[in-house]
Amino acid sequence: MPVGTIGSVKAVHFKELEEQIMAQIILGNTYHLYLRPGLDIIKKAGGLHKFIGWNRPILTDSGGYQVYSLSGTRKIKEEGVKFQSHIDGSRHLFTPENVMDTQRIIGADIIMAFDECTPYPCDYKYAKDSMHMTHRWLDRCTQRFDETTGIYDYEQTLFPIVQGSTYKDLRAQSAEYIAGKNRKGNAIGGLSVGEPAEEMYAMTEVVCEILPSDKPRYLMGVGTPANILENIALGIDMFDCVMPTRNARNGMLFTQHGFINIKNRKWADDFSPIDTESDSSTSQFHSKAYLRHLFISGERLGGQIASIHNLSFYMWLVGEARKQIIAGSFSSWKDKMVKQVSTRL
RNA sequence: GGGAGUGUCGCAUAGUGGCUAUUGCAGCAGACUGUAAAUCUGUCACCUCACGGUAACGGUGGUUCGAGUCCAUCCACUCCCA
Repeated sequence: MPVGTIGSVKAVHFKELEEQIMAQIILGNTYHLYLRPGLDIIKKAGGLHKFIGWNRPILTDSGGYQVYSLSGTRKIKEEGVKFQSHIDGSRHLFTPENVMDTQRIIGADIIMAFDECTPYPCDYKYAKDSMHMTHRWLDRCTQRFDETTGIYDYEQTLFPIVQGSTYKDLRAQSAEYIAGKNRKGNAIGGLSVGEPAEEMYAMTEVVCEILPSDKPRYLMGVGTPANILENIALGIDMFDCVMPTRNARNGMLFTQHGFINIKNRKWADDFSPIDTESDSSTSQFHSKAYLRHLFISGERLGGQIASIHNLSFYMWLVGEARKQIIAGSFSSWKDKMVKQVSTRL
């Protein structure tokens, strides 16, 4: 799919979009949401933020990812998923219905369907069966969601999730099914679970050709700066990822000229700012040598400064992407940036 | 002057006759993608891209088939008595 076409199509939407979104909230999980073009739905959805002093929409996940990441302590059945607590051994059953209820109570503006995120690699039969179960779960999610109302004074929005592992035919089939639900936004799950980036892009491309372009397309769990740019080119509007914060805590900094392992000896005597081009005063105020010192000394402040830096970089990246799309220069800018951000400094 | 003790890869440690000498810290590097993660992995005497090779338990000498381990002696340090 030609990038330029996507870019111009998206640029039309941008005129009526509100500003980019980043929400981070601690509600059981810490969650990051990046929204390049927040479509109409996002404006109308806003609500939870009022209670926590945030002026941007907030999203909660369903626990579907935990079905994947906690594979050792859970059991999947048609009814739902049984989890066992690693803390006290207590057992909990998550069903499409009670996950909707929980997210109603939390009250996020955007809530996610309960799905199974398949691992990689995944054989065809398992992927197919899992996809169908996710679809059946989606039916149960939408039914419960539609027969209930928010318990606060604002609307909530349910996003369904495309699955299908790394099989094009399954992805296409799932995308058709999800699009047919006619919700106000759609999500793509089950990617960035260890597959090569090229496979991820191939799946994104297949799915984006089917999901309507006038509704947000949300790619869950992605990713590196390069992943984000490539997926924007393919038509993705929203992202969320632990990478900017987790990698920050482990000493990895992202900048537009490449990434840095701040723990490396080479930064020990570099007293220049962390990132002179950053929008964040934190990144301009502290030096690389100081930040390295904090990491080497085991000071938690190091992870905090690095997290602030990385989050501001991610926000700059998606904000700049939007500007470039509107200006019609996204494609060439993207190619240049992908090379830059993939460089180790 | 007399006596007791201790010396193991930067630091700290395990190892009292047997095969490639422990472990931790520090150091160096890598990983991390819808957060059970301030985490995990590798490396960490010397030579070699690597395969691999050569060393090494303060020094020297000895006992023994075999010594970080036992003996002698020297050196360094610590403590006690003068």
